[in-house]
Amino acid sequence: MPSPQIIQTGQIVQTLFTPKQVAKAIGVSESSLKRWCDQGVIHMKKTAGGHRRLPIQEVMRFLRESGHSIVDPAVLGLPSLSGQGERVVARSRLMFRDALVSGNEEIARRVLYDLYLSNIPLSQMIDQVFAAAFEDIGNAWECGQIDIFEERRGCQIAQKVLFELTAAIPYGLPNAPLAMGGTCSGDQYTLATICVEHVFRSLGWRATSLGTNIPFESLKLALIRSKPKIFWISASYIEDIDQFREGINSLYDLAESMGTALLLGGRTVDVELRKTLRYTAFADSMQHLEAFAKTQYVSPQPEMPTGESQGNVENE
Amino acid sequence: MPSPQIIQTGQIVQTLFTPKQVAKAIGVSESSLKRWCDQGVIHMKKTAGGHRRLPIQEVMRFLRESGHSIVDPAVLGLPSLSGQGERVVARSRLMFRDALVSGNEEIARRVLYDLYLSNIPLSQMIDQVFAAAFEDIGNAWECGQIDIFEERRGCQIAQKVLFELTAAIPYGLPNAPLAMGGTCSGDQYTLATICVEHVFRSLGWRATSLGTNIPFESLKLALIRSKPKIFWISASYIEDIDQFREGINSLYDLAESMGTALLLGGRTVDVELRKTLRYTAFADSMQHLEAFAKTQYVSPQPEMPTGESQGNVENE
DNA sequence: GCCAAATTCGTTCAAATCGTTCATTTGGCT
DNA sequence: AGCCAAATGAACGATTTGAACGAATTTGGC
Repeated sequence: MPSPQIIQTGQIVQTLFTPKQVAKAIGVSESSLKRWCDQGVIHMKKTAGGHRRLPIQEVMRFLRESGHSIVDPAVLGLPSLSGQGERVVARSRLMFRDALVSGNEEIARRVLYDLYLSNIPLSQMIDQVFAAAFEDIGNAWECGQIDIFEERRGCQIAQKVLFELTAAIPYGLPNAPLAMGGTCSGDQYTLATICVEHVFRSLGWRATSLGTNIPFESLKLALIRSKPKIFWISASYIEDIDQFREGINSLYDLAESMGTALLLGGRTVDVELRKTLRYTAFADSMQHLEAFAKTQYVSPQPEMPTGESQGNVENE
Repeated sequence: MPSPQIIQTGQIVQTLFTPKQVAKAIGVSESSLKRWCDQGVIHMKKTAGGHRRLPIQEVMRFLRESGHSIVDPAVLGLPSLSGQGERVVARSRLMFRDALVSGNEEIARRVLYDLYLSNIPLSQMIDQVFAAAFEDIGNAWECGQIDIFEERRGCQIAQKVLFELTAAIPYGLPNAPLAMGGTCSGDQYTLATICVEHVFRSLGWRATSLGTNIPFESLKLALIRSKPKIFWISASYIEDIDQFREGINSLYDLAESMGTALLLGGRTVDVELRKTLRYTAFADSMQHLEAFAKTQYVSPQPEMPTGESQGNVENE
C-alpha cells in the first residue's frame, strides 16, 4: 500500500505525497496531476519502482507560481502529518486533541482533512481520532489539567469541523433507507449522535439526528411517525438507570413490532447494564456501527471509503 | 472532464465548478460566462492547462451582486430560488419554521440560501427568520402542537444548515479582532451562541464560541487567557438569577479591567433584571449586536452585506 | 523473507474546455 | 423608426482533462 512516506534525513522530516492525495487535495484528476508531473510542471521524485512522490514544498511552489493556486498552502502545509499507517492515526489523535484543547480550529481541520485524503474511513476517523481525543480530554479534565471552557470549546470546534468535512460528502439516494436517533433525557452530549448521523450518511443512508435530551415518549413518537429502518440511541450520560432501562426496553418492543432495528451505543452502557436491556444490536464504536449498518443495507456507490477495504491502518 | 471538485481552502470546503456548469445553473451562455471571467467580473482559478474553475463562493457573490437568479440549481447542488420580492423575509420565516418542524433539511437549506442570495445580511436573517421561526416553534410547543423531538430535530437542522451556509461565505482576516463567548451554567442552548459566532465572522471578526453550560469561573479563565476585544454571554435560560447576577457582574469587572467589552444578550434577560447587571452593551437581536460590533471594528472588506445599505427588503 | 491486498503506473480514448470569430440580440439615442 | 455601440450566444479546430484498463509496484502482516 502506497502512501506518502516519511523519510528521515538527519533531523529533518520530509513528507512526500502521492499523486492521488495531491490530486484529491487540489481538486483535479489523478491523470492530470500525473501528466503535469511528467511535463515537468511539478518537480517530483520517483521511487525505485517508478512511483511518483511529490515533496510538500514542491506542491506548494506549484500552487503559488502557476496560476493554479487553488489551494491555500496551509492545506498541505501540515509538516508532520501525512500518510497512513499505525503511526499516523495515533499522531493525529494527539494533534487533534491539542488543537481542540487550545482552540485551534485551523489545525483541527487540517488533521481531519489529512485523514480524509489518506482514505481513512469516517467511522475509523471518529473512533480513533475523534473519540480517542475526547477520551484524552475527559481524562485531562478529571485530573484538572484542562478547564471546562477548553473542553466545551473543543466540542464546538470538533462539531464544526465534522460538519465541514461531511458537507463534502454527497448523501442520500432518495430511496436509501432511513436511520434516525438521538440521546435520551438528561443526556446533552450532541457530538456522539451527530457522529452517528454522519457515519450513516457516509454509508449512503438517509440519516437524521433528532438531537439531545429527548424523553422516551417523544422518541417513540418519532419512531412511529418516521418508521426508520434503524433507530439509534446514543448514551453518553445516563441520568437514571432504572428509567433508562425501562425506556430502552419499551422502545425496543415498539421498534420490533414495527420492523425497526434498535441500535444502542455509548460507553456508559456497560456489560452488566446491557444484560438487562433489549436491543437489536449494540455498537461500541463507529466501526461496529458501520458493520451493523452494512448488514442492513449496502450503498451501490459508497461515497466515502467504507473501511472494509481499509484494514491497513492499525488500531493504536 | 469536468466535474465539481472538492478542495480545501484553509477554512472551508470549497467546491469548484466549470464555466459550463455555472452557465447552465444561472441560465446564460457559456460564452458570456467565460467573457465575464476574463473581464474579472467573476474571480476564478485556472488549471495548469488553462481551464477555468469557479469557486462556489465567488459564484454566489456574483449572483448576489448581479441579481441573477439560479435557473437550474441542481447543477451546482444548490437549492433553488423560491421567491423574490418584498415578502421574502416574512415568507421565509414560515417556510423555515415548517421545514424545521417537519425535519425537512432540504427546504430549510433552500430558504437560507435564498435569503443569502437576496442580499439579506446574516444578522437580519437570524433575527427575522431563525429567531422568529424558533419563537413560533416555542409557542407551538407550549400549546402542545409539536413534540419535543420535533423541536430538537429543528435545532439540529438549523445548526447544520447555518454551518453549511457560512462555510460558503468567505471570512476572516488573520489580524482581525477577536470575539469570544458562550452560555452560562445550566444554559444548554447551543444555537444562540453559534449564531453570535457566525455573525461576528460575517463582519470580519475572528470569533470563537466556547459552547454552552460553562461556569463563570471557567468563563473568566477563558477571558483572561484569550483577552478578546469583545466577550459575549448569550442567555437563553437562567438557572439561578442570583448566581447569574453575581457571575455577570464579576465577569464585567474583570472584563473592564482588561479593556474587554462585555456583550450581553438573550431574551431571558428582561429589563428589570438588566437594571441590576453591569455590562458594556446589551443586544436584543443580532442586528443590535452587529451595530455594537461595528462601533468596535469595521472590516475593510465586508464579505457579507451589512444591512445598512440593504433597505430593499421589507421587514415582514 | 514471502504473500495478498491495495495502490500506482503508463497508456488509450471520449468528453469537455479553450480561444477565437461571427451572427444576433439588446439598449440607448436622435 | 432608424442607427450604432455593446452585449450576447453559437460555432469551430486545437488543446486539456478525466476515466478506464491490465501490468507493475508498494505496503503491511505473518
